[in-house]
Amino acid sequence: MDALDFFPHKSKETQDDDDEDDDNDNDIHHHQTLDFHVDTSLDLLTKNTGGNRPVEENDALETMDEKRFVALVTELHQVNAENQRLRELIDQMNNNSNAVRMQLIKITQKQHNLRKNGVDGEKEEMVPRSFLDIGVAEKDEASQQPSEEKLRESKSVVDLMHRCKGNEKDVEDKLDCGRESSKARMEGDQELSNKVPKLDQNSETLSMIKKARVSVRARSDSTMIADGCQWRKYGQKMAKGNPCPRAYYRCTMSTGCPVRKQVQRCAEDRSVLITTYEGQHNHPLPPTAQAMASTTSAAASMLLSGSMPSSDGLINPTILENASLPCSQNMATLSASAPFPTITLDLTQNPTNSSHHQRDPHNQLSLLSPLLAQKFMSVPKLFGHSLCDQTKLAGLHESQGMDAAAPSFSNSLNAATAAITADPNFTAALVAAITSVMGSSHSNTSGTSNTTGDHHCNNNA
DNA sequence: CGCGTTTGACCCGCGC
DNA sequence: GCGCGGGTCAAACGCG
Repeated sequence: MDALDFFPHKSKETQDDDDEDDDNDNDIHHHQTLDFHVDTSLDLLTKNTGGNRPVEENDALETMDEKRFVALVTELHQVNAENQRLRELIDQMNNNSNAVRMQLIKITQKQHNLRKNGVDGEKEEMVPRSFLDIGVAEKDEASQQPSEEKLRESKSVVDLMHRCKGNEKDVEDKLDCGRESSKARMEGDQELSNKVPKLDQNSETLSMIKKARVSVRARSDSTMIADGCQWRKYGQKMAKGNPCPRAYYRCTMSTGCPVRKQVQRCAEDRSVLITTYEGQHNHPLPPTAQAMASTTSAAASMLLSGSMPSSDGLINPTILENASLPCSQNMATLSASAPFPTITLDLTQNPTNSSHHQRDPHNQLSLLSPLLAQKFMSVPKLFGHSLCDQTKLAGLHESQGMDAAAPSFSNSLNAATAAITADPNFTAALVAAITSVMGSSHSNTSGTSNTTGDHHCNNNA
């Protein structure tokens, strides 16, 4: 108890009874007990910064600072751990989405085989549904498919993914080779022409994916909407039935990127710019391009999921309704009559009724992403792929920098982190944050003529 | 000089 | 087989 007695000298009785040595011992003991409770390092600090303050007061303040520091360090560790956990989540989601994609390819391949073998169309109709709503479809499939086979299938998905990725590359190489060596074919290159028919149904599916198109209608005064990508114009043609020429662009962000787009003004409404995207990027995209690429990719995936060869050979017109897209009836339409399966996203009818956005292509795009991303999030497993692509932007941000958009991006990232920790709907929060980045980025850049978007997209007049 | 655009020629698929 | 239309190529051109 003496150790806690900060005023031993007030106890006259004990003081009188003790001799001088005892008194000294008592003082020593008193300091020893203080040292026992107070960190010596703090003593050193208080000695250095002592000033007129009593030592005890300084100790208390420094203890508070230290506590705050420790709390901050702890918080930092927690944030780091959370960050690590999120990265693992992202990786996991990426793997899942790839697995889903490969499952789609496998299913369509299987479907194709069934069709060749003359199986009735009843089973075939399952395919789009199983892709769009995997959770439900799995239950359905469970009753129709032996669980052992299903298990084996799911186990081999990752392995398949890697193998098919290789195949995909081979097929693409072959296709590109076939396209680029058309002159060689003209000269009678029999070897190559023999190769092309050998492409199996898998390549048919992949070429289907390559041919799938996503058309975006948006109001814009400029020659092209700023989607964040780098494009190089390689042709222009007068299309029949439209006085406005159609321009052909190729993605130049990576050598050999298969993505192309056509830009044409609407014949009925010249203020409407119709941009048709074809193919998928084979390279990482800048944050400004993520939303558009993801949206078109998602739309293309959705389109393909519903446009796979069915018994009647037509695109299921109710696919959008099945996909629970409330916006689909007035924002997205499918075209079965076009030479290639095409989905059109109409952004000219803005449901949020923000008329001041309508003439601004940047803001138009900033509107596009949250709207479509949120709407398409109704099919979370389907769009896992695109979402995972979007999550890559963190790395891109680190490596590429964000110029003027950096502060807003940082804020959005913080907001996203907060949202993630608070909201179990991780993907939705992430999409919201990322698309808000796009929005802020565009709004930041739209004010100046030389913008980040224009750096990436040197195509605006 | 390098890079992007323009533009006429060419290729290819499809319908008649 | 022929013509048409969509899509691509590549030489010429312009710009910084």
